[in-house]
Amino acid sequence: MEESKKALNFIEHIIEEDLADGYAKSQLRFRFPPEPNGYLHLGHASSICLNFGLGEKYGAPVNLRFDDTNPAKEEKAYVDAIKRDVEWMGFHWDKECYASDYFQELYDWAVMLIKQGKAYVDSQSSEDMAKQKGTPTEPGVPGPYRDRSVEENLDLFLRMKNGEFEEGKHVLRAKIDLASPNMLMRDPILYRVLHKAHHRTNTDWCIYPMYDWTHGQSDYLEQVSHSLCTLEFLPHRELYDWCLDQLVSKDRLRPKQREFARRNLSHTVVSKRKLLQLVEGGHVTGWDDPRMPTISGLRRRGYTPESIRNFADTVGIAKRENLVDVSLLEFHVREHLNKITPRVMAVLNPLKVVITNYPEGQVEWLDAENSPEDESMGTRKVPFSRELYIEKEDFREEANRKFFRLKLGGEVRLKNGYIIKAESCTKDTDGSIIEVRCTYDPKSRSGSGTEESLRKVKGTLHWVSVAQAVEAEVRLYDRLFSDENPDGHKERDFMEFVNPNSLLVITAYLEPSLKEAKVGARYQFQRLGYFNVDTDTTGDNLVFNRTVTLRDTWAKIQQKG
RNA sequence: UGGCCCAUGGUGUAAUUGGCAACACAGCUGGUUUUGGUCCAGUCGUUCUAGGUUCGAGUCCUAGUGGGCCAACCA
Repeated sequence: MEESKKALNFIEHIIEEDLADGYAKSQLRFRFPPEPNGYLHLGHASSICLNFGLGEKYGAPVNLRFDDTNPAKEEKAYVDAIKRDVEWMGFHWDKECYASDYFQELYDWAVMLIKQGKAYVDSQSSEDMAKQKGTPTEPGVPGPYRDRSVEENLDLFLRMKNGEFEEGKHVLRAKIDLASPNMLMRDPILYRVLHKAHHRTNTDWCIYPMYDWTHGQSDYLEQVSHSLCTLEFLPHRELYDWCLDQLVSKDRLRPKQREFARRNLSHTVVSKRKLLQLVEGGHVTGWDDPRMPTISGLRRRGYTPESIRNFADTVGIAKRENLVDVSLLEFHVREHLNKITPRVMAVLNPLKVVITNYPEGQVEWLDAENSPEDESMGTRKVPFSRELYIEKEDFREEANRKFFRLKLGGEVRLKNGYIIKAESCTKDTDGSIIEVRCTYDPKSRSGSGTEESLRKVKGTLHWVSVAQAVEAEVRLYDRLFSDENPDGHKERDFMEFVNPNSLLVITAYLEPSLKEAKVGARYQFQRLGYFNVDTDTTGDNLVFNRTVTLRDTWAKIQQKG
């Protein structure tokens, strides 16, 4: 890639400085450290692109490390989903690691700390400990167990490990500084008792290390050079460094933590906890519901990994609060899908057109090009006949000159077909139009080369032949939240902004070439948008998702009146 | 009311580290087009405030303002 010319983000500046300062390029190593307690979302995609992107840029390995220190929330199923998502994004990790692989080392280091008088077993309730901890403006005070003897601490900690105590009875705490302005340094908890089976270590352990006692050490054991995390971990850095101070040896690389701002996307939430709420509340069908900003949701929706990676690259990385507009994401899917999808015709909201001068029973199979962007995609045949469907929105009895579509007495080109003229229409008792009767110009067939075929008419419509049309279920999605920043309101819960109309299911009529469309296949339904075949598709039920609409200039013109 | 972080067009990021503020998206105008798509051309608009250092400040210093984070046996 010609990546080298691009401006560097602040993380890359840090790495460049380190390189200039004597780091060998071969020492560079990164990691992506998800907790397997939920599915990956667009925020993680940014982090994935950052870490793996750095790996690609510097030719450095990147580990996939599961931060699995809390068996109460974590599951193997999430591990599998995360691996699938990272692979789908097109990245390759060097080692597949688990924090749980380091439980023994972590335990040994904790024992070492106790022996040095730097950690102690506290046996109070969490409420009491919280009280003694003070507040950001007042220092904490020592609890009654802070000065237990090394022997007693060692004994208690061993018995915690052996499962002799119930949850909540004892914790192991580091003895650091109760007066620190950084709350995290006020004797942070290192271990808690948890009688839960772990997805990898099963019931081997009755005590589990906390994040702060795990992350830096994991980085150190894996010799990660730059440990990148989001800004809310900035206050943890002091503790991260304290932990490393206790055990780093001078001849090994010492990892450094640096922090960047998480990405926020407009009209959605990027928080596993909140996404879980949507899943559990039944507002969506699951983590991979196409409306979800999860990687699996976007995949099912028809997004491509390339479009997500380009999005992440364009958005970049920095340290300030942000709210990225979804339109940027949509721009990137359209940009990619425009290049790779074949064009087809489908009618979502049918209105019957009868071509009165077209022979009854006749069917012509017309040539249609699969992509105006890419001739190598070839052509296909589409059937033309006396009875067709067009979109209801494409016909009006009367309209002004700005309406480039079909109106009574007006002409329009049927894409890949003939020029037709609307002669009359019939209505039902409510007055809504149910059929348009047209005539066609037999010499105007697209591609026939005749003078008539070359005639310019202002509008071109997509259509399908009624007799050969394939019915399909089409799912039209709208934003999941009506508010631009649903979790940005202090007094209102984000759930208040859930859009009740985020899904519209319709029956559409497709050209017959789509009959055998495979799950996952992506198309452009001409003039409508990009669609893909959903995983719910079965032998007798074709299901399409609308990935994104085409840019719609006409909608804007109409809005202006 | 303590500590830490942040502040550049509507949005997101750049600025050769103190030297003409730029790129993308969005918006707007026009052109091409058998998709009101794509493509092409053009256009709008930016350094939070006040001081200071300097020949020169988006960048450095001070103060202010605004926003965020920090008192889980979560990560």
